[in-house]
Amino acid sequence: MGHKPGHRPAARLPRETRIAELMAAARQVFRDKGYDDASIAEIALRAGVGEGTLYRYFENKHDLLIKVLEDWYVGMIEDDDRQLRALQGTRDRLHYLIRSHLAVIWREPVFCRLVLVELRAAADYRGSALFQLNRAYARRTLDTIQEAVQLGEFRADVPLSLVRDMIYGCIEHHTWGYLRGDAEFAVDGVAEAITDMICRALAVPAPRPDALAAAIERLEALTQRLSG
Amino acid sequence: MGHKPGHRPAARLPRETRIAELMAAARQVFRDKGYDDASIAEIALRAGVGEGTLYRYFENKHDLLIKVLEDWYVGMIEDDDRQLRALQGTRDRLHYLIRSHLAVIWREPVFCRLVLVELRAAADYRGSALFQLNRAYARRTLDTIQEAVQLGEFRADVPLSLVRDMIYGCIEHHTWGYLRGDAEFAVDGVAEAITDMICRALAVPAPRPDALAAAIERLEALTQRLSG
Amino acid sequence: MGHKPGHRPAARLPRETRIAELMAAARQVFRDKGYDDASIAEIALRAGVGEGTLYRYFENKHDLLIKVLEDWYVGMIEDDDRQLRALQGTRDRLHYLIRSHLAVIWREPVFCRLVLVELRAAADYRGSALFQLNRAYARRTLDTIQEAVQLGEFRADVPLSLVRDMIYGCIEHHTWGYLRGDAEFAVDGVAEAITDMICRALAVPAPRPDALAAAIERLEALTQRLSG
Amino acid sequence: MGHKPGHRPAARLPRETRIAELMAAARQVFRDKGYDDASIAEIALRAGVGEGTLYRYFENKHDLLIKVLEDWYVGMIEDDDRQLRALQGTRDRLHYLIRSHLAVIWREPVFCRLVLVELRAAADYRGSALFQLNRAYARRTLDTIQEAVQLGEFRADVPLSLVRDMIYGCIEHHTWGYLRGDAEFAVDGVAEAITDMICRALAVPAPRPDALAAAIERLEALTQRLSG
DNA sequence: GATGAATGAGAATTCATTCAT
DNA sequence: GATGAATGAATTCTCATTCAT
Repeated sequence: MGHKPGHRPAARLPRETRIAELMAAARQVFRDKGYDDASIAEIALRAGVGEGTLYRYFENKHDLLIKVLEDWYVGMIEDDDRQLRALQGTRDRLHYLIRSHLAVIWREPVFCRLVLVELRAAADYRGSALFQLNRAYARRTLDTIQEAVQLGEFRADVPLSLVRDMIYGCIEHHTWGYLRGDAEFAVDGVAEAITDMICRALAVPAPRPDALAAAIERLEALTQRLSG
Repeated sequence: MGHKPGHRPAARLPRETRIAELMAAARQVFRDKGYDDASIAEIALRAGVGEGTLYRYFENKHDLLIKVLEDWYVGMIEDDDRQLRALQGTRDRLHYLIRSHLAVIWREPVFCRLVLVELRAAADYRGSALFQLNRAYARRTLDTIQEAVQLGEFRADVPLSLVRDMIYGCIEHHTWGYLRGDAEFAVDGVAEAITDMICRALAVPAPRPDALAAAIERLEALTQRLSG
Repeated sequence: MGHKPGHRPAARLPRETRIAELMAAARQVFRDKGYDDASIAEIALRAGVGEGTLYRYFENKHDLLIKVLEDWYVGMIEDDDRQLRALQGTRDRLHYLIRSHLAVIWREPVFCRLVLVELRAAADYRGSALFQLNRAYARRTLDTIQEAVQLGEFRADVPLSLVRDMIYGCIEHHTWGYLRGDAEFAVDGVAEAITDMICRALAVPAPRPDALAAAIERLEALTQRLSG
Repeated sequence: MGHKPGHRPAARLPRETRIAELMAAARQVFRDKGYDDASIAEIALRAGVGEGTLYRYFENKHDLLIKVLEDWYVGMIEDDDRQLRALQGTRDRLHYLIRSHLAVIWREPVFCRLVLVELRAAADYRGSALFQLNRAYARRTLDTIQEAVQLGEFRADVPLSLVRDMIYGCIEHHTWGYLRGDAEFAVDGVAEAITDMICRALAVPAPRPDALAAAIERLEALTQRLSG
């Protein structure tokens, strides 16, 4: 056996349990140190296993990061979805989605930065599970808008994906200072402001003045005749 | 120790010239290889100097990257400004700024990714010259909007910085696929769409014209009578 | 990244064994080359391991040197102590300590020079384990002198630490030529001479002449009377 | 010409003047930074010349160090000698020499450390001018002792060189803490103590005075008779 | 004489990953 | 399954010294 007397090997755990423990340890360390400064040795130590054990469950360090972030993402979306289901009305739902995204950044700036810098910028991002998760995440925003379009609340002639980019890009751009750790931001204020702008950008156009004027003219002529 | 016999040292150049050559070589290599895969040795080789020479002019590899990107940025802004000066009208200027930013990404995706990933995410970004350059860059957009507000073309109750975040965040978010190298995007189409949305989000609410109000009043009175 | 195929990794050894082997190899190389000219690569090669292995057990090259010298020092003191225990008498013990120190220099001039030049002159010497070892080493000399003082063999009014400095400083100063490799010295002759001088410097003062003269006078008077 | 417009080359100075300036600058920098941390660039800068100029007057950095230390040494000995000449009496002269050496260490710990670590330990020390200077320096101590021997004040059977080693070795050993910068020492107290010990170690054995010898003889004769 | 731009050999160090036990 | 000792490629950076101008 590969263990020294006095160094009891970690108990043999059911695969799922072991994985959960490893991810918990990794999540902790990644949060504290970021990716580069986190070491496999430290994660293994915190999980109470040998370094080799990590490689039985994860391909490599980067894979471990991905799994940790996916796991975090999934939990986050679930929580989020539960709350979203209770909300009616385009503006309220939109506002919730925006505010919730800002809140995630507020709570987990390190993970958010890792997603943006280590994963999203990687060549293999498209094709990753996180890419899909992200799509699902943003899907809800797109759906909300699409419904509003069908209800006639929002105009139909805007490219949906650009609206999504505008919302998430704006949030991201606005919070970089916070993500870097050198600025703050106000979740609620920003959420309101963005929601307003988006709603305004998507509002159905007021009826065109010319057509309106012509209609009025015709009606007035008619009124004249009838009342004449 | 000085130069070895057999390897004639590179010609003695004035500081500025040498720096320009080194930056040209570095720009080339960074563009081809990105940051991590670029090696000092290769840059020096391409510049036709010894590796040590680089260190006479740049603190280290990262400093070299920063200087290269700053240089590129400055040139870009200058070109841009020249064209901008010729443009009148809020929409045209805004459209130009947006389109031009998209075009930069289109032309130099590698540098853009380097700025976003290697520099903007770094802890010392705020405080860097590039941060300042970026402010200057975005300033023009803010000024254009501010003028429009003063001209009464745009509403006054929107937080300027959020509009900036919306514009640049949207562009960035939209082009990540291209920056990664796994998607395309249409400069012109996107520029139009974003400009439209922004203008719409900022448009002053159509004031109910007096004539319209009067007409409605009359019609309502008539309706009252006819139905009375 | 792990081991390359084709290069079988060195046998997996228990920590202590491996460390012993590495130190043996390092001791060898440091003795042959000194510190600066010793390379990690050579030490690793001689130990039959990869370079990285050294860094599992020693922080860096300098730490390795320190550990090697400490190890050497400890062994030396132990051997020394064993012999010292058998010796009685102030002069014999003192002579042994002095001679033994000279002998160490004679046998290991390179290590001695490394201790004097690389370690003792370093800012963090005080606080190092070697500093403590050295104290223990010199302690025995101080104890010997102190006992002699209590036995009335040595005068009590000399600062102990200065005597220590005198002994070790003298030895060191005298052997620098040998340490540099450009002179010889005679262990035994020097040991005798230094011991003599130290003993003389510490000898209790001869009884005061006046008192002696008076005693003689009294005795002579007595003799006169008796023989008269 | 090798100079840029705006960078006036340093005035052409008489060789001796220029050398003096360069050494002054170097002395300054070596004192502040030690040897390794001193850079040729900084020394040249402080001297107001180009780096290459240093190499017209000194072979290399190490040669410059040597010259600086020699210069310092010479000045020091001269000052010292002037005062020594005024002193009469073995003990006073010895005390002066010891105290003066301690005072030098007190005033210039960095240079002293440089001499001990960078020069004295080097393979080519013997053969260097500093070695000769040092001999001259110590010569005075040897001469003083030798004279005392001839005057009958000191015993003749001690190896002179060992006495020298004892004096200077003791001082050096005692002051290492100060040289490293982690301890203090009291010039006067230490000077007294060392002088005392040395004088005691060299004192002629109290000659049995003739009177004493005669008395003893008589007493012994008497004892003989009485016991006979 | 003065300059200072150009040089480049050289070595320590890291740590994710492997695989014999 | 668990372990953790062994690995080693790969790269930055230094700065005293030279010599063309």
